Amino acid sequence: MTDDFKPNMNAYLPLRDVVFNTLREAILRGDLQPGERLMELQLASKLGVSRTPIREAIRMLEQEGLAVTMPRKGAEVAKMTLKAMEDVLEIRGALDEFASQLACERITEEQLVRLEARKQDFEASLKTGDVKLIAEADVNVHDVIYEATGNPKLVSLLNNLREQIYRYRVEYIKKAENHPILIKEHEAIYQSLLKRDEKEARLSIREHVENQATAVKEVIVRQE
Amino acid sequence: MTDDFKPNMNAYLPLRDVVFNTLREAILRGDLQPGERLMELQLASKLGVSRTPIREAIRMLEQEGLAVTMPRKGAEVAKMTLKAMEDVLEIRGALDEFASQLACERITEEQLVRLEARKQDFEASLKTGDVKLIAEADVNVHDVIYEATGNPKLVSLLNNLREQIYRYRVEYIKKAENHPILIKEHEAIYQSLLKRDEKEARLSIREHVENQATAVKEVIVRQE
DNA sequence: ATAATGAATATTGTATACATAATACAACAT
DNA sequence: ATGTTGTATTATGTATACAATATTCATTAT
Repeated sequence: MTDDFKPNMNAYLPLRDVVFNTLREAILRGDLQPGERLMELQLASKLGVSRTPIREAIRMLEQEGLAVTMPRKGAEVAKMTLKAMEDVLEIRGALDEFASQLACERITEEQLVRLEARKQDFEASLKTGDVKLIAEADVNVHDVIYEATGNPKLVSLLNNLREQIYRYRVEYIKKAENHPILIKEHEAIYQSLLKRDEKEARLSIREHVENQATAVKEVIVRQE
Repeated sequence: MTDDFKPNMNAYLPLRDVVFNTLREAILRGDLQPGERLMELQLASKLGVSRTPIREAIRMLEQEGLAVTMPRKGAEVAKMTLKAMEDVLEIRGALDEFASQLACERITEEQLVRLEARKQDFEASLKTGDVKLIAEADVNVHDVIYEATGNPKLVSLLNNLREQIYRYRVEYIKKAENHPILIKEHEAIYQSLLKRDEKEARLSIREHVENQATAVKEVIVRQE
């Protein structure tokens, strides 16, 4: 008899985490739109739980920057001003460059192989035209680089920043004219990591991030 | 009759925030030590509130990285492993450099004046030998630089990273032999901002952060 | 018509109650 | 002695009840 019982034992998740994941997904998918109110009783009955786990999940969303609450008025899905988005993009740019630099030093052969695979998955996903699929494939590419930093705190920070941008980024991916650019940028990033050329890695990531930044800002401006 | 009623109206703070601030302070002061359990009922009776605001405050502390909770076992004050601290310091270093670079571009004359004042306050604080006072004065110096970035999200991120280091940083400040070094480093940072010399600013901040990093890591190693 | 007032309603804030899992410890068996 | 089992206790997870504030909307006065 082996001891692979443990995984089953850890299967338990507090309702607050279930609710958190559910709401987080809904916000990222756009089912819950920026500015939409998060009413405890309504969510509780919709999800079939009491208000307590809902409240705790909202506190967690707040920390992630996905929700904002005004005391005695309740919570709503965070909406970005142009300035706030510029601030996030500025940080994201700096940290993404830093992550690429670290990855240059630390990426393993295995990770390089995986990076190339993810890069090809991404190119394949473009052909489907399925925006969610493309977005996910893009995330997968960058996740390999993040992971290669060997710094889990940095990974979660970058994931959090990405989340805040994610909702607004879809527009960029939608346009087929941008697809060749994305392919070329991914290739440039991959090549510089392969050569472990820090300077080139920073430059190619910077361009990649800046292009997306321009697109995201346009989305915000249009909605304001 | 003036309309300075509003401030009073906003004086209301949900208990969760009061509890959060109280616990946060206690952790940073060291009254609640790393690894110490945060039991809801006990905290509730000590602070004279019910479990509900305690639980929400714990969720918030969790987000800040000051507490860790295991489902069904409860929360405790986060304790750092050496690796986790190295990860935080690595991020802190990169973002602090970035902040200094931005500050070089954006700092106003007024902020430069304030920076010099804070720098002198810091030197004065060293003479008192009061560690908490010195730590606070050091924070004030860096806050001016953070503020000069004009990026509030970056400011709160840096504050959060600082918090996680803060508890372990006291040892460095305690040793009087480090004081002249700190004065010189602050001076170098100030001068490079005055000249708006990005490269020099990055270098002087890097040295400052790295020196503290070494000291903090030693504290962790000793406790492990 | 517009603004002001006030009751009715909805919503959040907080406390408490109940259910269930974790822990501590004593009694027992080996 | 050591380990095991069962029970009492403690703590967390979740639901619900109560309190206080905010919102809505009809009514009234201007």
